[in-house]
Order: sequence, then structure tokens, then C-alpha cells
Amino acid sequence: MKYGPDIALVASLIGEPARANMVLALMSGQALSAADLAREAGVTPPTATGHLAKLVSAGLLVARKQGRHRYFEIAGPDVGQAVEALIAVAARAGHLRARSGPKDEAMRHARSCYDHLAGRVAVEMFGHWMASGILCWRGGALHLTRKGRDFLGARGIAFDALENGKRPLCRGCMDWSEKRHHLAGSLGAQILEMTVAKGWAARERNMRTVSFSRRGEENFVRWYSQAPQPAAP
Amino acid sequence: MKYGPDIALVASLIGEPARANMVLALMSGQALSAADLAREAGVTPPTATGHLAKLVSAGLLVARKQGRHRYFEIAGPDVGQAVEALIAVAARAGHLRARSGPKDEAMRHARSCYDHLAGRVAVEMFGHWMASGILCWRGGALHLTRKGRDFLGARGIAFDALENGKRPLCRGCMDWSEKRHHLAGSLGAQILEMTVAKGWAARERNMRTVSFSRRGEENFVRWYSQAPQPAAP
DNA sequence: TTCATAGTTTGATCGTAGCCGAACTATTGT
DNA sequence: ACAATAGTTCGGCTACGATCAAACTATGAA
Repeated sequence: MKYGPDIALVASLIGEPARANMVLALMSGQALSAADLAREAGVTPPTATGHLAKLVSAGLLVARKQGRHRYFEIAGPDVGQAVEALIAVAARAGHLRARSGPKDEAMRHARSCYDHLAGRVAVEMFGHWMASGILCWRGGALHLTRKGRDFLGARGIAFDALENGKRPLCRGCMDWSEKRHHLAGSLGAQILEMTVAKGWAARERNMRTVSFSRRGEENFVRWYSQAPQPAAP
Repeated sequence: MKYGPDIALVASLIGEPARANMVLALMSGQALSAADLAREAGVTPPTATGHLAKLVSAGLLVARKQGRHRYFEIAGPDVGQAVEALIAVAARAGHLRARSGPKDEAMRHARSCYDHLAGRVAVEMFGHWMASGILCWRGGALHLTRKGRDFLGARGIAFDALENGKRPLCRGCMDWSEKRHHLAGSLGAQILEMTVAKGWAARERNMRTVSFSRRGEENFVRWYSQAPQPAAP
């Protein structure tokens, strides 16, 4: 007779590859529909329904019904922490879901994470903005500072259009390849859109890889890296 | 094609009840033999061998051969953190390995954790000693302070006999029912032994429950709770 | 050497859980 | 009303993995 929390139950839920893929896909904080998750997990809708029912009833995910869709999200920060801890163990022990190769390297460099930019390029931008005081963490949530608003306003980002939705303006999103945060939220989406619109980068079709031209990447780095409000002499 | 750490592999290893029991048994930091773990998991030695081989080759446990025994330990702090994170999720979602009952309550109050005291009583002693500066954390490890040595020396604890083994004198051990640390290591073992020797408590046979008499518990609390070195007026 | 104990390998059994196709319900749009 | 799409339920198939008994190897004790 054993006592204590049933760790095996929750671990076995995450331990099934299809369900693990679903949970990983949701780790960005974005809500995804059942069909999205089925595709992400590589299973058919009926199978996905079964998995999702288990994950919800176990308290790992929460479901929100909207019209004829059902959107799923990670149930809470504790689940996120558990997944991140498992990632850390898997990474240390060298267990990877696939071999590393040249295409993998391109993905690590820059890729789209649903609708925003991820990978080394995105993580560097995030780090720069944190260091410059454009972004800051407050109470576990990511905020755009006053300074940041001025900075981005001067660079042609229209906040009005981004802030009237119920979606948060900015949100930290864990970057799997870099193990640091990058920028998500409507602002993150806007930046990826702008990057493509300006011709700095192109999204590969059917792939998540984002290809920067050499000039484009230089321009992009210059765009985000100029110090905000340089001190007047 | 997916990329990133194979979280499903490590989660599925922990997700099997027998293996989860093994890992939980090792969470105290104590090394256990294959037979111990087989008993702990409720399986026969051949089955345990199979499970342990998987856990070792996946990097969750490390094995150390000593004579005709093989002792297993948690491979690293990252594994411990992952298990604790899973415990947190399971506890929040209310997944327990067994129903709570009166016997469970007795176990929560006081029980033996291999050879030292655990449960509410043990956690309270630990908290008192931390607050009194008898114990302190230094670099992730638990230390007995100079003050603590004087305090315990005056209470008849023989350090010579405890410190010449390779086993650490004191070690923090996570208490499942209380979710806080209690004292393990050779000092922890010595204290449980003393508690029983003085007749303050008795170990139930074949059970991990430790039964304190009312007088015994009062004595025990008095023993550990007097402020060390009361300031002379 | 001989016996006893700790642990492993092998082989065979058995349950469970994942999976999908097909049929079904619910919601939206025309 | 009708079609289209999102999601679910059902039934049956399949495969993987947990399990143990028995035989085996390795170490220590008598």
C-alpha cells in the first residue's frame, strides 16, 4: 500500500508520444484546437479526442468551447514547469526526437512558432530587448515598458490594431532549441509579418523554417538593436 | 518530423507504476539495492532488473556495484526536480496513489523513512532547527552549524560514531506528505534510534508508521525545541 | 570446494492501450 | 432547409511491454 501523489499517472499521460507532442505544442501558451493538436501529434481526430479527454480529466489541460471549436491550453504553470523539467532531463541525457542535420540547423537559426518568430535570431532579439528595458517581466507576465512603446512606435508598429483583441500584446514563449524565451503574442506575430513584408525573410512553404537573406538579417538586427532614445549630448 | 528533446521517452519511463515507485523510493537520496527496489515496487527481481536497466540507460538513475550488490541512485538534481514537478502536478490535480484514511493520518503524523523519522513531527523539528540556526543550507547541501554541534553534543549525540562513515552526517529529505524537508543522514538515523531507545515512540512492525505516546511526543518536542545556548542574563 | 545469496537472462503469457474507419452529433454558413 | 466542417462515439484490430518461472552467472561465506 503506497501513499502520496500518483506521479505515475501524470507521467504516463505525458509519456505517450502523441500526447507529449500535443503538450509540447501547447507550451507556447497559445490555445490550439483539437484538429490542430491531432495534426501536431500525427494522429487522426478520433485518436486525438481520446488523448485530449484524458489530458483534460487529469487536469493537465483545460478546454474552452468556442463555437464548433474546442481550444485547449496548458492547465497551469505547474504543468509547464513539469514539462520544462522533463525537457531538461531529456536534453541532458541526450534523448532527441530526431537526428540533428543541416535542415535542423536552419530551423534552429530561425523558424516560425505558429505566427511569430522563433530560433536563435528571435532569442537574440528578445535578450536585447530585455537588456534594453523594452520588455520586462512583471508578476510572471511579460510587459512592454513605456520606453518600449516609444521605441516600437517610432519604428512603425501600430499598437491600436494589436491591442484591441483579447490576445495579449506580448508573451514570453519558451524556445526549445535555445532554451530561452522569445517573443510571442500579437506583437510577436506583427514582427514576423513585418519581417516577411519587408522582404527580409521568407517562410518556406509547408515548413516552419524561416529563411533570412544575408542582407535581410542584417537589416532585421539593425531594426531591433538600435538603442532606444540615445542620450542627447 | 519533430525536433527537440524526447520528453515522451523520459516521461514514459517514470509513467510506469513499478518504475515510479522505484524512483520515488530513491528520492530520499539514499542508495538502494536492486532487491530493495524490487520490494519497493512490488515486483519480482527479474522484472526489477529490466526496469532498472531502462532507467539507468536512459540516464535517470546511476548504478554502483559493490560486492555482489548493485546500488542505485537518482542520477542528478535535474531528475529530482522533474520528479518533484510531477509530484506538484499530481498533488494539485488530486491524484493520489491510495485513499486517505485514519491509518494514512497516522502515517502523515510520524513515520520512518528508511532509517530516519518523517512526517509532521519530523518536519516540525527540521523547521525549528533551521530557524534556530542549528541547521543551514550551504551550496545545496545541508550542514550542521557550529551552534548545532554544541547544541546536540550537550544532548548526548556522539558525533564521532556518526561521522566516520562515508554517509553524510545530515541531509535534507523531501517529505511527501508535508512537502517540506525533514532530516536524513546518519544524524537523522541516530535521532530515530534514540527516540525509540528512550521509549518515546515505537515502530509498528511491518509498517512504516511510528507511534509516539503522548508523553513520548512531549518529551521529544522538548528535547529538540529548547533554544540552544540561552543567553545568560 | 561447496553452499548461499544477489542479480541477470531467457522465453512464454497476457492485458492494456493506442490506433483507425465508419457512423454519429453539433455548430456554422449559404 | 441543406451542405460543410469540427468534433465525438463505437467497435475491432494490433502491438507493445509488463510480468513471472526457471535456469543461469557472479560474488561472498563456511
